[in-house]
Order: sequence, then C-alpha cells, then structure tokens
Amino acid sequence: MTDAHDLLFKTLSDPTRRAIFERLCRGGEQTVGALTTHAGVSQPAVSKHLGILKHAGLVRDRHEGRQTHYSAQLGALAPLVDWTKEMASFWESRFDDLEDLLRRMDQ
Amino acid sequence: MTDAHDLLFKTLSDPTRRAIFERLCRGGEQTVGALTTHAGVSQPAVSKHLGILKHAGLVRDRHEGRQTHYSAQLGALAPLVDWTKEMASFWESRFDDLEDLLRRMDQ
DNA sequence: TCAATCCATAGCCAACGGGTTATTGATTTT
DNA sequence: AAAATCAATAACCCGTTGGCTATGGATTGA
Repeated sequence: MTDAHDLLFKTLSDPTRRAIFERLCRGGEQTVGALTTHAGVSQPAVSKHLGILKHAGLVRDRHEGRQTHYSAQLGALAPLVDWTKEMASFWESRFDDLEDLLRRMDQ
Repeated sequence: MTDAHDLLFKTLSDPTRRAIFERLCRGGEQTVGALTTHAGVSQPAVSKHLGILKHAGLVRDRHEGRQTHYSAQLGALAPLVDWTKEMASFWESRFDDLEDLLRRMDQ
C-alpha cells in the first residue's frame, strides 16, 4: 500500500514541495534559509516539506554548524520512471499516441 | 499554479485512483461495474475517481446504452515524462547515480 | 408498463495535509 | 557571557479529500 510509487507521487503532488525539489535540482545544494527566501511560505513550512522530501529519499541533508544544507537525490526518481515505462509497456502498439510518448521517452 | 504537472501528480497520488488507471492500462477499456468489482470501494467512489482521471485527461469515456466504458489515455503521461527528463537535465554529469537513472530511461 | 440494472450526483462526515505562530536547541557573533 | 541567528519541533487551525449512503436519470428486460 505504502509502496515506492505511492510515496513518490504523494511527495511530489504538492506544488510548494515540488518547487523546492525543482530548485534543488536546478541550483544544487542550498540551505534552509536560502530555500525559504524563494518558497513563499514560512521557514517551518519549508522544514516540514524538506522532511517529507527526505523521507521519500528525494533529498539529502548535510549539517554544517548551525545551518543545514539540502541537495536533491535524482536517483530516487527511478521508480517513477519505471512506473511510466510499465504503463507504456501495457499499451504496446495499441494507440497512435503511443508513438509520440515513446519518442519523448527516448529523447 | 494548476499546471499540467500539478494536475497529473495530484491525480495519480491516490492509490485507489492510480490502481484504477493501472488496471485500464493493463486490461484496456472497461465498464464502471467491472472496475468497481476490483476497486475495493463503492461504485460512487469509483465514478468519482474516474471523473478526476478524466479531468486530468488520463482516461476517455464512451457511452453505450446504460453502461459507460473507460479507457486509459497514455499520451496524458507525457508532461510527467518531460518533467522527469527536465529534472535529470539539470543534473547533467553531477552525480554518479545519474548514470543509473539515464540507463533506466533509455530502456 | 413495470421492474431491474447501470452509472452519476448529492449530501454528509471523518481523516489528512499544509499553513500558521510560538518555542526550543544548537551554534555563532559581539 | 549575552545576544543573535538558524533550523527543527510542537500545537493548533482550517480547507480539502476520499469514503459512505441515498437518490435520480436513463436504459434494458420481463
């Protein structure tokens, strides 16, 4: 029930939280303070989101003095990629729009 | 704010709803009754989930007499694939586990 | 025509989730 | 040593969500 897919989809379904993750993907490691500046919500809210992201394996934290640096863990997205591929595989050559999707997936 | 990514992640974040979508991907077109049999929730609950899936473009419905047939629309997953690829692109050659992810994505 | 079936909608309720302010612990800075 | 800064936790609030039962509209079968 609480499998990997669930955890990933649930974690990424909140826009604020996803924005934090996106920022970490774009900009690399950042402190809670830096993230809070752009998050549009309070510092406790950001900390809570980071905790959830960490629980899903999507970020790492590194303590340095009184600040905590967070960084994205791209590998955690693998189950999501696998799930999408699995859904696509069920459809092998069933519909035309499969072509388009496969083109996107293969780059 | 309510962009395509949001709608997709939110729609797929519920396990019951995702299970319905997965079933449609695996088994192709099915009626509400058939889906209800395996969903583990009431028929109205299934109808509600189907409505949400439809709103996200993930399923189509086809009316035939008094029954409604639903089928998955794989193409709607494209934004999800694109988002994942975008996140990965931000990380180009930053970490070792990128290798692994790219291997999965390229099949 | 009347009964039965299929699905959607309405209305309700309990649980969850994301936000806030207040506070605490830990580390710097003065 | 005292003050200030940083991040996490606690306690709380409120809107959303996912479930249910009850009902209705449409179609099919008797």
